[in-house]
Amino acid sequence: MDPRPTLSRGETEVLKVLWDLEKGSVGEIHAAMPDDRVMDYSTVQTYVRRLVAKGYVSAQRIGRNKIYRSAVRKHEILGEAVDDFLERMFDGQLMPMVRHLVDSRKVTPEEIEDLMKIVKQLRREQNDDV
Amino acid sequence: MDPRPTLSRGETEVLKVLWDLEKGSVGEIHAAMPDDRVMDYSTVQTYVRRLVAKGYVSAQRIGRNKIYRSAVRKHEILGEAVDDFLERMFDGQLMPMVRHLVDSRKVTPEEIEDLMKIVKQLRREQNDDV
DNA sequence: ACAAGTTGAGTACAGTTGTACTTTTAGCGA
DNA sequence: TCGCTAAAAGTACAACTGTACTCAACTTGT
Repeated sequence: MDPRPTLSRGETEVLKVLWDLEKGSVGEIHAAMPDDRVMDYSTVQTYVRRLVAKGYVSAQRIGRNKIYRSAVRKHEILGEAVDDFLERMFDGQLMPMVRHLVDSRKVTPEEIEDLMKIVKQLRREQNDDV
Repeated sequence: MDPRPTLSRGETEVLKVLWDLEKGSVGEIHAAMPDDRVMDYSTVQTYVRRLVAKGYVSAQRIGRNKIYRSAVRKHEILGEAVDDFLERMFDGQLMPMVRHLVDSRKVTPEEIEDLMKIVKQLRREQNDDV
C-alpha cells in the first residue's frame, strides 16, 4: 500500500519542523529549524524538494510562492519508524528495548508515574480483554 | 572519545550476527544470517570489511584465514542507537516513544508483568534515592 | 598431483545523502 | 519603471550504501 521511500536523517529533521509549523514556505521552515541544527537555506530547500519527491510533503502554489505541508501524519510516520527500529535493532523484542530506554537515562519521577499509569492501563485492558 | 562512523543497516545486520556467534569467518557469518535476510557471500564479505574499517570488528589471522569478532559491546552500541533514535525522532522525550511502543503493537501479558516489575523497580530506586 | 571448492582481496557501480552554490524569476519599494 | 531581493529551480559533488562480480591463492579429497 505504501512503499514510500525511507526518510533520511536530514529529511526527518525538516519534516518534524513542518509538523510543528502545520504549513510554511521554505523560508519559514528554515527560520523554524532548531538552533542546534543550523543548515543553509538552500539545504532546507533541497530537503523539502526531496520530501515532496518522496511523497511526504505536498506543495501548494500561492502566486509565485509555494507553501508546503506534510502529506503524512506524524503519528503514523513515527509509529513506522519505531516499528522499523525495534525490528532492526531488537528483532522486534519489546523488553530489551525498554530495558535500554530506562537503563541508559535518568527517568524522572513524573515519567515513572506516567509509566505506571500506562502499565496499569495495559493490565486493565488485558483483563477486560478489550 | 568515540567518533566511530555510524553503522548502516546492512552493517548492523552483520554485526548482530557476529554478536551471537562470538566469532567467526565470513563463511560462518554468512551461514548464520537469518533466513529472511539472505545476502550473497561476497556481500557479507563487504560488510565485514567495512565493519573492520570502521572499527566495529577486529580480524585475527589464522594461517591464511581470518576470524572476526566484534570489537564493540552489544549493549553499548544498542544503547547508543536507542539514544540516537530517541533524540532524532522524539527530541529525547521518553514518554512519547513509549507510548508508540505500546500503542502500535500487542503487548503480551508476560511483557506487561515485566514492565510492571521495571516500573516498580524504578520507583523503589527513586525512593531509596539511589 | 590435480580438480574443485573456500577465502581473501580488489573492483564496480548505481542510488542515496549531506551540503551547498548558481541561475532565473517575479514582486515591491523608490 | 527599474533595480533589489527573496524565493524557486537547477546543478554539483563527494561520501556512503547496498549489492555484487572477478580473480588469485590456498586447502582438501581422490
